[in-house]
Formats: sequence, structure tokens, C-alpha cells
Amino acid sequence: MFTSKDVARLAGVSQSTVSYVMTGKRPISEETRKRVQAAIDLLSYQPNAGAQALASSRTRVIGLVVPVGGDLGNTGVVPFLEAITQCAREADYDVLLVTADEGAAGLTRLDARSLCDAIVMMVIAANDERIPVIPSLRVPVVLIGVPDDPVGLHCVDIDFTQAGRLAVEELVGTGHRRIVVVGHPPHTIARGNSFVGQFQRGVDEAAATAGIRTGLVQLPESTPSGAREVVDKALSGTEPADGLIVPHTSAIPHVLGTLLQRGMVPGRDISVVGHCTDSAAEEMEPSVTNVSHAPREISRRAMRTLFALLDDEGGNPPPYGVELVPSRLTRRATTVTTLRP
Amino acid sequence: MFTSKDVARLAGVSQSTVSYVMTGKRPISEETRKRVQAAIDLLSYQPNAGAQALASSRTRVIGLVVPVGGDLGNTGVVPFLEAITQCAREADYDVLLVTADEGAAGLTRLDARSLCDAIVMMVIAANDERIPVIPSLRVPVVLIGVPDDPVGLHCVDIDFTQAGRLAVEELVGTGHRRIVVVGHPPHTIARGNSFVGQFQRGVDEAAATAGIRTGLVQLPESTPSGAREVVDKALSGTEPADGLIVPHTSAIPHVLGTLLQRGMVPGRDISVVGHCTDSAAEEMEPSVTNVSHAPREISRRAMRTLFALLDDEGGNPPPYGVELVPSRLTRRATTVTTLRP
DNA sequence: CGTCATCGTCGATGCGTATCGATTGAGCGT
DNA sequence: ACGCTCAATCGATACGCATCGACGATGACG
Repeated sequence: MFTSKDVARLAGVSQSTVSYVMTGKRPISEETRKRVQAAIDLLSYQPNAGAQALASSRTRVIGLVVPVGGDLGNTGVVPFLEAITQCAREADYDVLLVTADEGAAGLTRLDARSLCDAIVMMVIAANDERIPVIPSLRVPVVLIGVPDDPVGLHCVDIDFTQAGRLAVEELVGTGHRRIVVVGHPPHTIARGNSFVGQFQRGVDEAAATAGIRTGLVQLPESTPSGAREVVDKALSGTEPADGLIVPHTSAIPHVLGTLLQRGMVPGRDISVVGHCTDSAAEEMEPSVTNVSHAPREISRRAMRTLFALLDDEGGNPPPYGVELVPSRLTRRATTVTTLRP
Repeated sequence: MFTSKDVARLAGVSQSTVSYVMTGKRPISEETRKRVQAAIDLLSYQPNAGAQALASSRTRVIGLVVPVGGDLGNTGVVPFLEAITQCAREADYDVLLVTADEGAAGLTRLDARSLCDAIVMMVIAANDERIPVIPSLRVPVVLIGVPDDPVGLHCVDIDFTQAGRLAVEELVGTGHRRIVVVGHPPHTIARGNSFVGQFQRGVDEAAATAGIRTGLVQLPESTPSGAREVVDKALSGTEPADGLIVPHTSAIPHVLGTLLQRGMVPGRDISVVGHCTDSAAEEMEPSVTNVSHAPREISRRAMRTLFALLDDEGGNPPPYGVELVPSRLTRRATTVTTLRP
């Protein structure tokens, strides 16, 4: 493999000149630049990452800490990974993958070994053991998700409270009065994410404003039979639901399936508002009125914050804080809009 | 941040001694070792990755090239990622994530910049543009998936042909004679993976052996309505199917749903054999008789090969070749076993 | 008591790049 | 012709670690 010294020899310049051509940190005459560039191209020279990291104390790597296990395929980490990797590459950064099961040690390792210049961490628990170590790291950290106490942290997340509010407002606005939320399965709740409560808070707020009360049924598991159980519960009693809100994405198709099985057509006999990505909402049958869930957008914003932190030259770093991305509601096939009495 | 020199000073030894304590490449007296270790612990010393890579020309990083876009969440890359990362960490390696859309340049970058010691690549196309550059890389590469011409490559994959055979044999063995395969959606086929044809080959072989002919219906898209269309086709005509084989995991629930809608109970009125992970098979309703799909097992084997290549000291590297992992068939609720006339 | 091997440790060097100060040469004014 | 400035380039060094050769101490053995 070739080094910058080889390039220098071939171009008839010193190694430092090659370095300056690559970084552009000192003026280089057009003629020299071309000669060096030709040598670089000829040898297909690419700088050694380790040496570069050592000399510049910049790795051009982003550490990405992802959750593991369980319903991850469902939770949809993949779009986050894709978007983050894409953003990183666009800025000529690479992505080092670390799993959450390394815990706080994973963070300190990334930092202490100088494996990366910054960390993106997808938060799991509201009260995460890793949060306390963050301030002691040299590298900046951006969280996707919001822990209980976000002081001194950079967080980006869906505005779950607004999402919950939006869902209720849509249903209330179209005349629904007996709204039931289909809660997350125990598995999700057990992880202690804060978004469960945040969404519910939005629901409660909007319900209070509208002067109605909402129901809440807990999903035993995100399967067809789990949905059946829960839907039956929501439809039973003296006041059967006329609108369902389903914050758990993977439960939505099961809820729809159950309703159809029961002979109730979503959008005709009952309304369903889901919390999911727009593309998922469109692909379901019938297409679901949804409050949007935009992993790519979230990721982009997180990366924007990250790069602002990285580019900051002692000047004015972006302030700590929580950036909440509002959801949009898109009316599709599953809401009854003619209900208004 | 502390360096090995700091540790050395604190322990009253030279820097090289610290290095030898950490690597164990030279004998160190028990007393010195303890003193050094105490200093390491006290300072929470961790070696600088860049310096280590530069000095040893070993990065302790595995490059992982993953496919992107489209139905990836469905395809289930996540378990591969998890298993590979876990294996890597167990051997004290990190994982650098690269997406397939970088193409061959991604591979050469990993290699030329010495970003990693080895590469795991999840193959997409049977005739992949990246395959030809592999032999020119200094780092070993292991493929998950098999391209058309696997000469000079290390590949690990599911034995799709055996899987197809197994599915047919199960149905034939339980008395089915009118077997229809529900093909992959165009989106998947367009990617040009070789496994589509391989599975079908297994199906054809087993059918020929049994002296029957199988049908094939193409799924227009992996949605409930796509499944409906395809199932109707399979059930129509003078010889309606008595057994369905569904190689596309995400189509299985839709096929089951359609059948139930049509009043046909899988496992009573018709049989369904899916190709999916065991856990997915168990979670569907009804639980699906499946030919197993074991991403974690595949990943582990790939990593085993990888480490064999890395550990090899000029001695006897593992030979090039394709390692096919056989599937198991597990009989669950969706096969009629009382059909035998 | 001298010789020699062995074990444990140290010093020096190199890995490939970034970067700082020094140097060269050209252009300019006087 | 002289000194001066400024642009462009070079040389030397540091980054933090691994590794090689060298060296001192220790003990075995004759």
C-alpha cells in the first residue's frame, strides 16, 4: 500500500506538501497541486486512517450506540441506521456500531480509546445507566430519545406528547367521543422508555380540553390474538369505542385485522389512528390514518446537531436542549369523517 | 487522557514494559505486572486505537457492508447485525458499518485506508459489481450470501436449495399433490439475489423425485391484497392447491390472513409451509410450519471463518468455498398431516 | 570463583500523517 | 543593486503505541 511519502516522491515534492494538498490548510500553487493530484490518482493513494487519527486526533468516525434484542426488527432501528450512516458518509465520516448491551462501558471505551469523534446514542430507558457518564466524556454525544433528566444533554426525539394530542384532536374533531388507546405490550413498557408516558400525556391533555375521557387497554402482546383480546375489550361494555388510537406500530395491522374479522370496517364502522411512519401507514390495508413517525427526519436533525458540535471551534456550540420533532397527521382510509352528529 | 507513558511513570517502569504487560508478548514478573496493572486501573488507561493501529497495523475493526433501502426492515438485517456485532465484541473487535450504496468504492476505502482488518459483506446481487474487486483487497472478506461465481471467495449462506426441497418433501410426505409456491415480490426479484432461483431449484428437484409438478404464482407485492390475489390464483382452476409454500417471510402472515378470510383454515383445509425464522413462525397465528432461516447461526459461522482467516499465521488458512447451512423443518399448526389418502 | 544461559526490563526506533517554523525565490519599491 | 514582503515549499517533529536489540541481574554449573 502506498503512503504519502510515495506520492511525494512521485510528484517530486515533500511529504508535507502532499499533506497540504490533501487538507488544503496551506496555499499550494496550481501547478504543484496538479502534479500531486496526478500522483495521488495514479497510485490510488488513500491516507492511512490510524496515522491520520494519531496525528490529528480526529478519527472521522461517529460512534453509534444502538439498542439490541427483542422486538428491534419491529421497532424499526433500520431506518435510523440508514439515515445516520448516510448523513455521516456525506460529511466523510464513518460509523462505528456499538450495541447497548455494552452499557456505559461502551461509551467510555469509544471515548478513552479515541475510537470516534462523537457519539449518537439511541436511548432505551428513561432512567438509563449510561446517561450519568456522558458529561465525563470528551466527545460530544447526541441522544435520539429523551431521558427523564435531559439537563446538559443534546436530545432529539419525536414530540410524542404532540403526537398523542394530534391523534385525539383528529378523532374529537370528526365527532368521536368514545376513544380508546391501545397501549404498548408489556415488553415495550418494561424497557422503561419515556415515550409511553409522553404519548399518553398528549392524549390526556387533548381529551381534557375536549371534555371527554379516554379509555386505555393494555396489549398483552403484539400478535393477532393479543389484538383480538384488546379490541374485544375496547368494543365491549355499555360504551363501545368509536375510535381507537394505536401508538404501537406493529400492533396496527393486527388491530385492523381483528376489526375486519369482527365485521367492522375501519373507516366506516369505527376509526383507527395509528402512530407509524407514513410509508407503513400507506402500505397497510386499509391505509391507516396516522400520526407520523419520521426516523429519517429525526436522524438528520440529530446529525445536524452533532456536526454543529464537531465543527464548533470553541466559538458557540449549540446549546443543550431537547429538540422535539412534531408529527403530522395524515387522514387516510381508517377514519370516519362523517360521524359528526 | 492518559497514555501508556503515564502508566509507566506511575508504575515506575518503562513504556515498553507497559506495552508488554498489555499484550503479554514477553514475560513479565508477577510483581511488575501487578504494579503496572494497578496503574492501569487507577488511571482507567485504555490504549489509543489510532496509535495501536499505526504501530501494529491491526485495527481490531471488522468492516460490515450491509444492504440498504427498500424492504430491509422486513428482510431482517437486524439479527445479522446483532449477531455479527456480538461475535466481534466477544473477540474484542469493533464493527464499522458501511452501506452497500457505496459500492465497490466502499470496499477499497476500507482496505486502502486501513480502516479494518477484515470485511463481512452481505451480498445483494448474484452478479455483484463488488465481487471482482475482492481479490485485490489485502484484507480477508467473508460473504453472507452466494454470488453466481463464488470461486476464490469465502461464502456462508442458507442452503436454499435444501430448504426448498425440505418444504416440498414435507408436503409430499403428508399426502399433498397440488403444491403451489408463492414467489417473491418483484421488488425482491429485481435485486437479482441468487436465492430465489436456488430455492426454486430445490422445490423442482423434490417435485421431480416425487413425480409431481408444482405451481408458481408471483406475488405482486407483499401486502394483504397482494396475497389475496395470489392465493385466489392458487386456489382457482380445476386443480386448486392443497399446499402452499411461501419463501418470502413477510408474505406469510398475509397469506394466512387471506386463507382465513376465505374460510379456509391453514392446517385443516390447506397446508402452508413458510421460510422464516423459528421465532417468527411461532409468533404467527396460526403458528406456521416452517423451514428455518437462522440469521444468527449464519452470522456466527461467517465470523468463525473470518477469525480463522485473521488468526491464520501464514499457516493454513481456511480454504475458499461455500458453506451452506441446512435448514430444519418444524411442523407446526399450518400443515395437514391427516391428508394421506 | 569464573562462565554462561535465562529472565526481566529498558531504550530506541518506526508506523504514516499533520503541523510548525524555517527557507527559498520571486516580485516590488527605492 | 539592495532590502523587504509575501507566497510556496521543505524539514523536522510529535502523535501513542509495538517491537527489536541490548543490557543487567540472577542463578546454575563446572
